[in-house]
Amino acid sequence: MAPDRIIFHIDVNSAFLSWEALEHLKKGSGVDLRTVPSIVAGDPSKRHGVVLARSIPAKKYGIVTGEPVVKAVKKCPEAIIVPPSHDVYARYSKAMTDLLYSFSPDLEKYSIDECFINATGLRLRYRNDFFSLAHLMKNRIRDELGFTVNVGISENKLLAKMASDFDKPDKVHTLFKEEMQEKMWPLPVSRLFMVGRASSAKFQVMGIKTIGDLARSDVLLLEQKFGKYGRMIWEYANGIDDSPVQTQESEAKDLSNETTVEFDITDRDTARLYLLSLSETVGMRLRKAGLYAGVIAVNIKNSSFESYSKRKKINNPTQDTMAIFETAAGLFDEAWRKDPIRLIGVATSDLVREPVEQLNMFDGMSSRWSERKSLNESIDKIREKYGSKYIVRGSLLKLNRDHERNK
DNA sequence: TCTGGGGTCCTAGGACCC
DNA sequence: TCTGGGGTCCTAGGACCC
Repeated sequence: MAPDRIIFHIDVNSAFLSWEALEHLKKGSGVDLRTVPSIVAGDPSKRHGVVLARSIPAKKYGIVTGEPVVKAVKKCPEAIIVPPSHDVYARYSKAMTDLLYSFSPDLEKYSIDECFINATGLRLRYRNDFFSLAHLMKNRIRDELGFTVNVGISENKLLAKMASDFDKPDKVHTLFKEEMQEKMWPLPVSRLFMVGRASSAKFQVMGIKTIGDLARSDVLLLEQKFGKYGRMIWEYANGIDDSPVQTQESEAKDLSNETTVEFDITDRDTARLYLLSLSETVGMRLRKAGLYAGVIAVNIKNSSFESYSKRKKINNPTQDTMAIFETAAGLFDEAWRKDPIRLIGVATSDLVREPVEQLNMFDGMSSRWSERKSLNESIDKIREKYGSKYIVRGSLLKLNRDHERNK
């Protein structure tokens, strides 16, 4: 029986690396990064050193994404390391979605390098030959944009996504329900979408080693042990997923900025400078999106890699830098365990489009609100025009100076 | 193993109210 | 008061994704 929906999942092969390779070629580099051992990674001397993407030759040395650069270099000393450039990736990402929109508007941008297409409506035009259609999309991206993708075809998003993860690069795979037993069930349970390290370890203990083992487990037992998640993961293992392809981008629910610092922060003043800088970016992004934050949080990771946080609901949702900073600074004082800080972050959530008007006569801040709003607006405008380098609040200048001096 | 940054969603406990 | 149960809100933490 023919499925009632046809879903494609398009996944760029080693996205960041492929895009860097193109960019380097464009700038006259004689070497295609895709053909040699290479990685996109942060700078270990700044403690940002993890592998974000690796070439297929680098993969052959056992380099995996997410691992420390230092470890990757031990596996392959001649690997070329390039720093990430997110604005470049955004450009290639858009080029790909623009091209895919020409096939169908029924497209969900799932991440910077992945999207889903509901191809059901293309049934007549392509006479049910979805395999050829997928090849057409894949080849046009390769020939017109210069990078390769995998396309997964199935009757729902979950199976299409599992299918695009099969043999790479530049390939089309199908994974219909009748193919699950052969193509998906023999895989280790950790390969299933939404099964990460923690649950994988628990499944091993339970004797659940493959996706098939999970599919054949007692769903009630899983539900009892893992709650909602247990049922969801059992359904995934059985290829059950009726979630729609969401063409509308959903409103942001959280917005945060965090940073791993080059040297541990050990004093309150330095922490406050970082908090101000982080509040500034968060505020700017909120204002740009037209959103107001109802909850403000501070996240800390200490030198022993322990994380903790403190958050607070505020009465009047805000997008004002100084309001965010003052709340964050207060939370920091309550939360900080006086341990050396490796990472510090400011996060906002409970985002709303318009602030709920709750005028509080006793809130001294309300009277200065309009002043601050126009200050924020002028700063944003100047940053928009000249780039964020040219305008920073006084205390941020000091932070940058201290930073330079410590180098 | 010298281990990024930005998200989404869920759970669990305590406060508070009826 | 030696007592109860349910609903909602808030907060902390942790799982997962790319």
